[in-house]
Amino acid sequence: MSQRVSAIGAGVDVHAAALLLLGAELVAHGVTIRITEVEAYAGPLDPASHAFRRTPRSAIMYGPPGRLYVYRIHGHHCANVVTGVDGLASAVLLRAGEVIDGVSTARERRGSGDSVAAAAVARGPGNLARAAGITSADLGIDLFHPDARVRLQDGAQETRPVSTGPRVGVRHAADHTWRYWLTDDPTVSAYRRHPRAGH
DNA sequence: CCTCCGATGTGCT
DNA sequence: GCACATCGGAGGC
Repeated sequence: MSQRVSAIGAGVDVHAAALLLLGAELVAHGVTIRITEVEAYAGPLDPASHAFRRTPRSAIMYGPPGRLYVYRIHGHHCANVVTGVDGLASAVLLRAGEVIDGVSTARERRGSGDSVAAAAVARGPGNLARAAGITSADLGIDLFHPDARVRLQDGAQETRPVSTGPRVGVRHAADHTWRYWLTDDPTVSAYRRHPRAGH
């Protein structure tokens, strides 16, 4: 009996939300992606979170759960789901997924003449957002509204176990094992430690 | 495995 | 102004 991903909208804990998102489906701009890898960012308690401090950019994470937080880094977009209850900032980064519908559209978005492997079309947060056509124009969308341009829905029953490990590329709190993925899924991205992370 | 670097928005000084 | 970032691709060892 798996719980439904829409429980995130009721304000569940960020780690519970991360687990609910594994196997769920992101429907965006003509593409459907089954989520296989995520990371939890625990807001003011988490030095790696953009919401560690409240700024104009991070303000959306202090609002109600179920909204889409999009940020840009190094020229790439990354998509996050705001979690927790209103006022307690946290979010889950969508790191990788399997494109299960709109594959040709997703592939075209990866660039002209690109011949990436099927499993790599939405591998990595920048690539996932790009395959899904998600940009800053989608910031703040209610992902559980049935008519939203970008939305989340339940996927097929998942039986594989979940693996955990440290988050990719974070300088702070680099040893928190707050990355979650479907064990052995071929779409999951490789681990990279931040070059200036502690140790 | 590793290191470099393009690219550009954000937040701090 | 400026350092740095929830990245990704390329290239060296």
